[in-house]
Amino acid sequence: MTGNRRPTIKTVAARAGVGRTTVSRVVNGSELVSADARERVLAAIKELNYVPNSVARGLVTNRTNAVALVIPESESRLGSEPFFAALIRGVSGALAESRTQLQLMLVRDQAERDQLTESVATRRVDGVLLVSVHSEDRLPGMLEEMGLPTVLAGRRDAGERLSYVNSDNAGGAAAAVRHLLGGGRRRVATITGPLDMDVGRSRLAGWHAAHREAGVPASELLVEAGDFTEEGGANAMRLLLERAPDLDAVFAASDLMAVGALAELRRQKRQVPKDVAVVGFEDSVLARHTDPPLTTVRQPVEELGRTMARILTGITQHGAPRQQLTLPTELVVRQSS
Amino acid sequence: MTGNRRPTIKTVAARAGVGRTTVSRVVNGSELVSADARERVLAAIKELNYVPNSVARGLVTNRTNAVALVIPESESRLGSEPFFAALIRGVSGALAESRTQLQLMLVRDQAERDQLTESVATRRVDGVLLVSVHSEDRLPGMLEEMGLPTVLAGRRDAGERLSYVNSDNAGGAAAAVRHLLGGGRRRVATITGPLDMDVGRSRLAGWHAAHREAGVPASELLVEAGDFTEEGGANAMRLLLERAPDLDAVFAASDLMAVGALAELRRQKRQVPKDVAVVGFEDSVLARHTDPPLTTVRQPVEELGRTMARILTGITQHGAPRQQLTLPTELVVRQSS
DNA sequence: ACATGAGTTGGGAACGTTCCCAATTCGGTG
DNA sequence: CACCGAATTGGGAACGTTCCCAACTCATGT
Repeated sequence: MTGNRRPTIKTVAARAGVGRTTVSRVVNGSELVSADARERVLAAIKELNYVPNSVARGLVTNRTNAVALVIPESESRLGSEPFFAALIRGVSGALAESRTQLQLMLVRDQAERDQLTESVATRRVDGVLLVSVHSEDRLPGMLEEMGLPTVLAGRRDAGERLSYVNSDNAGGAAAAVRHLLGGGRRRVATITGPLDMDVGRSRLAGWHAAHREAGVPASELLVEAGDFTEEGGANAMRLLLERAPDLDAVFAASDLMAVGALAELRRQKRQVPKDVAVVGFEDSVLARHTDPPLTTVRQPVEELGRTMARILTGITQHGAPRQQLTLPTELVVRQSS
Repeated sequence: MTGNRRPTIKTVAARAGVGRTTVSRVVNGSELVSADARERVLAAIKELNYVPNSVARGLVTNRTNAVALVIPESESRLGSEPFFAALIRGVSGALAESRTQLQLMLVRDQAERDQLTESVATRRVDGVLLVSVHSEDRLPGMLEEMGLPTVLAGRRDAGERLSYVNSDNAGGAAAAVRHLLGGGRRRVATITGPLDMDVGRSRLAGWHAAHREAGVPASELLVEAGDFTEEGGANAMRLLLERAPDLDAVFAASDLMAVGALAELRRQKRQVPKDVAVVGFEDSVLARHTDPPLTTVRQPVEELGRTMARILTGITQHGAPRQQLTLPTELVVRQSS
């Protein structure tokens, strides 16, 4: 029941009969310590239950061993969560390896997003992971200007200059549409993601590419923009059916939108896959539970998070250069096509 | 293109022609500053784009304005994610109000969990939010002993001494079973959660209570333990059907287990709800997408997170006393019952 | 004219660490 | 036996802030 305060490096030094610096060296694994001194210091640390104060350390080293993961909350609404959950798992796993803390920042609106620069400027984190960047988003540039290493989940456009990890969106989309055309479908519609995001544009580009490749004309009537939400998917499906009642397949740029599309098709008594085949994108948990189970493009979300984190710690801890990576996707065929 | 380093409080003081202390006072909103001085300081801050260094501040105040949310990853596997996603949203929202940062710690195994005390001892956080605490878990007690305010999501047992926020598990479960019995079902089985957790025991207690209340004998043959996973739910359902082929309803202690049960029932050609009624617990996104849509007990997960965060900041920022809260649940009837 | 006291103000010290650099020790070598 | 260099060691300063307290300014009252 001693009212002792937490031991500091001085306490340990006194107990071990050495100087502050020697303790610091032992704690930080320096070689310049005699075996004898090291032993005494380690014993003292154990006895006193000493843990270095990371705040004090951060003050002098100017490093916090923490990175921020910034997620716009608007996108995480409505059950798009599987993506973020998997991403977080990946990020967290990789960070644990390098003993780095994860600061989670859910950003509600643009105002909060602007404010974030200030918050980040207080130097609480060594770097930033950014998700869901829209083309015109100025945040990533500002962060980099402030000298804060930044890694994006998905590039802003084809000429992105910052580090990023991307899925092979165009390739995956093309594979999906190729699969539909190869199965004899001739009127393959698409519900796109937001077209102010590279991920939306790239998946649409894949749809175009597969048509070109197969020599099937791609009518603009068969393209409708969605917003990655279930409701948006249902809406887009309804518009598509009005405009092109003869469509026989639809490629939705996300599983969640595909779920919305399935619901709308059911309402309109179109059978899946008999009348209309449906393919999604992501292979989230959802895809296995739809009726019928959803054919989709698997995106290695957890690995994406892991890779982002590794690249970021590479930069912050070892001064690694910028890196841009694209991870492969894979078509998973189930019963909806 | 000036190679200027980040401005410190001294830079600002010099620019405004005042002392360090005055700047500090302005920044921290003290009243003891003349209007004149305040104005000059604010101008200097704006000109220099000064942001106080929170690490240095933390060193002297011994506060970080950050709290940790600890989530055992084992439980978050397999798509139980909706719960954690909603929880995080709630926590994050409430923390934003009090300008507190959120440190996310996914803990993979018991070893990492033990290590966590050390990590937390480095004083990077002012308090801890703990999820999924098993009865014998010593972590909460250790944290509290270290003087780190702790709030649990769900108590460890009925005699819990720490702060917690709980759902009305027994009440919700009783409502679910009452609904089944009231609908004429006579052999209502239950797939429980882990019985080394209060949440598992309480929901089972609700099942018992409803039977007692209705004067229907509760046979132990109708009870099978699950682990909150889909697979576990399917397994338990299979065992229950072997043991009690005449069951006509099942109450699963989580939506995810209910989904597993639905799958198993389909495999065994039992119609839902005609042959067997199914009720889950949580009302996650999943529940609306099962076939048929799942009757379930809604648990205010986001509010639970919000409340936990508010209680914790109440303790860390205003020295509020311990608090224990139970949030109401609500039966949501859909087509599975 | 002077004491009083409220309102302001700013310098010194402290928080717990790391880093720089000078001092000390010690085994060998000429 | 004096000298050298490598190995080891530890004290001072610095990181950027807050808090304590002493000092200063001025209007007021006597």
